[in-house]
Parts: sequence; structure tokens; C-alpha cells
Amino acid sequence: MASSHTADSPAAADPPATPAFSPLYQQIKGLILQSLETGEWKPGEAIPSEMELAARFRVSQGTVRKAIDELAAENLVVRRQGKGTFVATHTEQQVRYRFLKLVPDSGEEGPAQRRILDCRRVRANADIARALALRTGDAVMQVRRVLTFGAVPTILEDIWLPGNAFKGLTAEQLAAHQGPTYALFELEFGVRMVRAEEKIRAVAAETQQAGLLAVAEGAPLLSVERLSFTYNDVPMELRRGLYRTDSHHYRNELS
Amino acid sequence: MASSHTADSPAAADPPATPAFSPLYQQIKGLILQSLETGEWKPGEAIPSEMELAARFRVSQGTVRKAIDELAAENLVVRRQGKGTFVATHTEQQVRYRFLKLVPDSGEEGPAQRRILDCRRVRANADIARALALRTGDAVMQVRRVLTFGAVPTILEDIWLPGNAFKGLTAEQLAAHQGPTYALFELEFGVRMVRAEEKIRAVAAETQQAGLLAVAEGAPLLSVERLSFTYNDVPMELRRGLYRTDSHHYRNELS
DNA sequence: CAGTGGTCTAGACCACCAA
DNA sequence: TGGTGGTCTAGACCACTGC
Repeated sequence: MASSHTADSPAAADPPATPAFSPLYQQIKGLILQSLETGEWKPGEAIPSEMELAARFRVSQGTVRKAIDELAAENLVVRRQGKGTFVATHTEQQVRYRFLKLVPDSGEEGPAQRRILDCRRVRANADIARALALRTGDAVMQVRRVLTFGAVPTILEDIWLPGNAFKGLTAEQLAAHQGPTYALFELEFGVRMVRAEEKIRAVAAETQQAGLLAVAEGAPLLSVERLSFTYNDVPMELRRGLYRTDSHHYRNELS
Repeated sequence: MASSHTADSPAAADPPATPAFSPLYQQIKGLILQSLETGEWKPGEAIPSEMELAARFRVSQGTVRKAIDELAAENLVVRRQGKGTFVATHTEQQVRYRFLKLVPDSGEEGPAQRRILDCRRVRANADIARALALRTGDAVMQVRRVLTFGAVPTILEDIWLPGNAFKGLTAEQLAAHQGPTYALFELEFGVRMVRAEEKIRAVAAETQQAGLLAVAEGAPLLSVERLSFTYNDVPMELRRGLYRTDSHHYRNELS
């Protein structure tokens, strides 16, 4: 029976050479991912039980389990013993602000106060376009805001979002919303940020930035450039943050 | 049966109530961890096969497998199909410099040139002692060095190590050694760094720092304070780094 | 070829949760 | 009480490595 068992290589000529062997559970994972992408199950909802999925895909429960294990490890779903497996969300996750790694040097953090300085539709310059996989001149939403913790303006952020997916985003919406901005993106625009990459630098505050953050011009600030992705590694947000680090620090775990 | 159920209470009277249920594979993981700590298998060596371990602990291969899965996820051990499972090491790991997240803005990185400025035995001040779980005044080794990439001095680091474990560390040793410093720690002192926490800030270069890094006084630098741990969350190194970020950045992945 | 880790299955039982 | 995820087992077979 020659090959088979690889599930790939549709009509490879004679020597498949590398049959691109893909384990069954990886294929199952891919199928579940598809359903997540297409929105068959919405954020916060339960996905079918392991038994149901096993029946649907005609594999054993163990195979489904391993697929879900990986999805859980990537924070795409959350398992809850006795209840089920749920589509991950930024809304009321055990850890709100999953992507914000700035923590106070000591003590607990009160809620942030948000001030929206700007929210408008603009044309992407070359940099922004490249990051978001758009073309220069395409429409993007641009947001500027300041986050204040306990009366100290601490974060100045510029955010760029693809104009197509975020049509209709307004400053009022951003100001009115409680909780993580990514929760708003899920609820209002159906966009789920799943992963992000950050590039961090130390920079000197420019005049305008210094004013907004109430520091001296030239004061050292942490520059955090974040590119966030939805499913399938599609970039959906570029964010340039300037963090004051006189009473906060960026916390990272290495292993 | 009253209360308990908290998993603590070492010698609770009559009713164990909640025996602090721990899955078998977690116990196995603990046993394997012990062997790693005591050095039964050295860094780079293979640990016994899954079958052997299953026989030794009188459990099924699957249970050992799940224990090893977790150890591999924590980077304590590396699996190699067809060959075996090996104790992780900083020496020739696929990714050298596991803990260094500073990358060039573009292009590949050449090897770093190290300049050891200082290496001596001192008494720990309160800060250092607290971080390393020592007492103020205990002996610590203190190292200062500059790392240069392509003629640009980029990293200035101060390192503190418990005097006991690192007795006899010399500047010559540090200068002569090739590859990650953590590899030297493994080979010469039997200390394996397994995990680390970093606190990152933006700071202004002080006079001496500016001189060593060839930047202007007051220039913004990335301050990276790293506390590294061996097995069992025992702190074994405190490191304060100052990074130039004019042509490098600190790269981080969020998920 | 034998030995290792990797995949897949089928079934039993346990811990947790809600009704 | 029934359903969910979590653990554990035993056995078969596959893919990779080295002799």
C-alpha cells in the first residue's frame, strides 16, 4: 500500500522524499483551531467535550486530549476540571492584562485611569503598513492615550489598528469601556489577540512626551513596541508604549 | 470530618481529610528532580530511558512520560528522539545564551568580546544578601565586566554570587572561558541556573557607566536586574546589567 | 538490527462541579 | 447523580538514531 498514513502529500510524484509526517493529534489541533478562527465557538464559551470531539473526528479521547493540551499551553483555550474547556478571552481571565508586564515596585496596583488623547482614521505610513502587513496608504485607526496609576501618569501609548477590522472605533467607546482594551476588541470587533512580540529599549523623553508623562525632557523612559497577532499569526495591532519606570518595572520570567 | 483540606498541617491529628492529593506523575517528577539535584546524572548526560525509570519506580511508561514532559517543558531536560533524554545544560544547547534577550536590531550577532574589570571577594550588603538569601556581611564574589559586540561596548554587568558555592572564581578563569558564563558555572562549580526573574527599567547613565559604555553621561540605558535560581528555587546569582539599546533591543514574546 | 522517544488506542477509575 | 476534565495503565505500532 505504499505510503498513506501521512495524511499529507496529495498526489506527490514518485518519491515523496519527506512525507511531512504529521501526527494525528496535530491534525486534530489544526481542525479545532479552524473552528476557533471561524468563530464556531466564541470567546468565553465552552467547546465540545473531549468525548464529543473524539467522536466527531473519529479518534480516541487521548488524541483529542493531546491536541487540547497544546492549545491550552498556548493560552488559546482554558481547561476547567468538572466544567469543560473554554475559549480563552481577555475579558475576565484569571489574570487580567495578560500582556501588560509593568508592575509596581511594591504593593498592589489600583485600577488604571485612562485618558484618550486621540482616536482617528489615518493613512498608514511605510513602517506601520509593513508591521501590520498592509500597504502604505491603507486606512488605519490611530489611538493615543495615557494611563495613570494613582495620580501618576505612567504609560503613554500610540496604537495602530487595521482600518478594515476596526471600522467605527471611537474615543468615546475606548473611554467608556472598563477592563483590558483587548476585551473591547473581542466584544466589539471580534478580534482576539493571541500572541505578541515586544521590542524594548531605553529612550530619552522628547518634549511632548515629557509633558504628557510629567517628567523632565530627556528623562529615561522604557520604550515598548508591541506587535500583537490573532490566529494564524496575522498581525492586528501595533503599539508603541512609553513607560515611566521610576516606581514601576517591567517584569519578565526566564526559563 | 471538620476542616483541613488545605494541604498543609504536617501532622494533623486523626483525620488526614485531604491527603493533599498529588498525582503519581507529580511524585515521579519529584523523584527525578531529586536525582537531578543530587547530581546522579550530570548536565549533558542521558538520564535512564523511560522504560528503565518506569521499572525503577514501578509505574507505567506513560506515567514516567508525563513526568518527563513537564521537566522538558521547564527546560530542565531535553528529549531527543531515538537517542534519549538528556540533562539540560547551558554549554552547547541549541540556543546558547538562553537568558540573554538582547538582540541586534538587524542582522546576525557576532561573538561577544568580554572584558573583566573586576572579580573579587567582598561582604554582601543588605540588598545583595536579601536577594541571595544570605546574611548581611556574608562573603560574596563580585564581578564586573563589559561585553562588546562588533567594537561597540554594549553591556556593563555587575554580578554577585554566593561566596560559598563560588569559592576560587578568578578573573582569569572568566576571561579564558569561551561561551556562556553559565556554562562555566556548571563545569567549574556544579551550579546549574534553571530559571530567572528580571526587572527592567530605563535609567540615565552615570558618569562611570557612561565612560565604560562610551555614551554620554545621562544617556538612556536599559537596566536589567536578574535573579537566577538553581533547583528548588534557591537564588544563586544576582546580576545588574546596563544595556545600550541604540542598535540592539530586548526581545520578548508574550502569549 | 535493537533501543530510544513519539503516537495512538481502549478502558478503568478519580476529582471536581452542578443540578 | 451524571458529566467534565484528570490520571493511570497496558499494549501496539511508528519514527529516528546508531551500531
